[in-house]
Amino acid sequence: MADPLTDLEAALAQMAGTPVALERPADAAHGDYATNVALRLTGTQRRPPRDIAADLATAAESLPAVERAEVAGPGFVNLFLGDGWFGGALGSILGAGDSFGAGSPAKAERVQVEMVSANPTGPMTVASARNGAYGDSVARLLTFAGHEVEREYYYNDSGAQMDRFRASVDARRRGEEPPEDGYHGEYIHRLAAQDGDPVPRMLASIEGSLERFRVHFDSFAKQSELEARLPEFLPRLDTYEKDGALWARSSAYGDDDDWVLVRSAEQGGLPTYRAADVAYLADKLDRGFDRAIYVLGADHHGTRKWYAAVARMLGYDPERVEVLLYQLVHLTKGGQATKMAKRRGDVVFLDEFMDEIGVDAARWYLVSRGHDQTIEIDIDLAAESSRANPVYYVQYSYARIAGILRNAEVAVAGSGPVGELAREERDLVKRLAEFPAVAAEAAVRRAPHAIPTYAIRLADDFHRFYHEHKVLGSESESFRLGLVTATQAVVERCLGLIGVEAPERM
RNA sequence: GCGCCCGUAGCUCAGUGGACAGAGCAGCGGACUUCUAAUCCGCGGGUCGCAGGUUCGAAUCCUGCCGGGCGCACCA
Repeated sequence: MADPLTDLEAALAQMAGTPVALERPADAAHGDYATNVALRLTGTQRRPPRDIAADLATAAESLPAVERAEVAGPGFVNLFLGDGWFGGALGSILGAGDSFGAGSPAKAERVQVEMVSANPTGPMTVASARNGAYGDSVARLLTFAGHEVEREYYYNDSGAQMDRFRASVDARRRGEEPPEDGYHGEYIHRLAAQDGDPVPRMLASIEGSLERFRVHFDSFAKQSELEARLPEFLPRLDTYEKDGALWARSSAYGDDDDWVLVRSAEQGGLPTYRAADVAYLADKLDRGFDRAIYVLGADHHGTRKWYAAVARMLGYDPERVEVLLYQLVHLTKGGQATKMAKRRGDVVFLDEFMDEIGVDAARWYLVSRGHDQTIEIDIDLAAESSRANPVYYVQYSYARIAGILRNAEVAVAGSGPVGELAREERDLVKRLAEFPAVAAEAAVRRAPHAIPTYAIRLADDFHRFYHEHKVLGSESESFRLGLVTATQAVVERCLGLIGVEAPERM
């Protein structure tokens, strides 16, 4: 079932003979919606855009939803909609219920989102948390878009870094300093106080932090197990030997270089992490995922071509492999940059961050700017400035509506409006009607930050409406109850898409 | 040197071809016997890094330059 805005676009498209995109003009004098379709058609129709626009405007006025249509500027068609359209739009939003804005793709994909995948040599850091906040929100968007999504965490349980990590814990157990190239953080002491392999314990701690951060993993993959399966996949690869090592001829498949899969005897003769990459990629796609999404920090951007090359080499469509990059988190302390070096231990851990500003503000903060934008966090200012986090502004709109609904005596009917609609009511309905397009585009572009941006605008329209109009006891009570009910549901959906809770009271 | 990303208000950032470029924070000034003032309203604030190009139209696309971040292993 289509949403109200799409329905209107479809009706206009029929008249124009081409797809029509409606947008909301910045200036209210330009109508409820406008389209530039006449400007786009001027090339193919070889007619002045204003002539085309005039024809479309005349045709549009025959639609029951359209009160009047005007040609403006170089050839825009501005549409002024009647109250009937707003009532109908709200009705269909309420009718759609939980599925309002949800996608129903022609072919639903099975998607794996692999994210975080930090080696368990220390607690979750804020830097890695951006990976989780971003990847998990993309996963939620894809689920809402109608796909079947699983989240996986991949970690190295046996490499050189892990050896150094274990050696560092062992050193502490003997009462010695960890090796120079080992791990020196305070948490090493705590691990040393307990017996056994510290790796599973560290991994459990990471998982716990991520669960608290509302990032849940369906599965975990170990590098050692995948490495062991390398012989299965080697015959499918294009390889050669050079300097005693086994190389993948990835440069012939779109990468810039060839890479070593198995080290030479002098270098130990063990497989590299790239060998595990090969096995892992084949494993993912063989497990039946239509699409394998890797969520990686910008420092790994060089591996983008590598994954595509591996897919080609293995005989898979590289379109099935997608690498999502996000820029890094830079921490500063009172303006002074600190390097995020886990080994030195001078980092901000996710748990501290959540203690400091709360899970909601933390998730909002890490996902609300574009993933191509580097995030600067001044850890001295983070707690203070978090009070101004717009997440509370959005949550407050939800809580305010919850208050209205608690006080409402009648069940929400959501009938048509009584009398003429107010500007704030129309604006709010239009904002709600935008949501399906916002959610769909955010999913396609893997850009969850569009959701907080939209949610702020929605809350803005609601707060303005709330300030100007009484819901309970008004002549339009039934209509307005429907309006705020729909608003509350969309706010909740937006928050849910980025892993933030919707509080009944604040 | 090569590659990826970024440069928009004092600060943090939206805005991937449309109308006079937006929001939050910060600053100043207003609004609570009311369904929650964590709210609302107003004011000030801009060479969209710079220069060319494409287009009826460019913050947005292309080229070059200048700044900044991150990479270029038989580490992961």
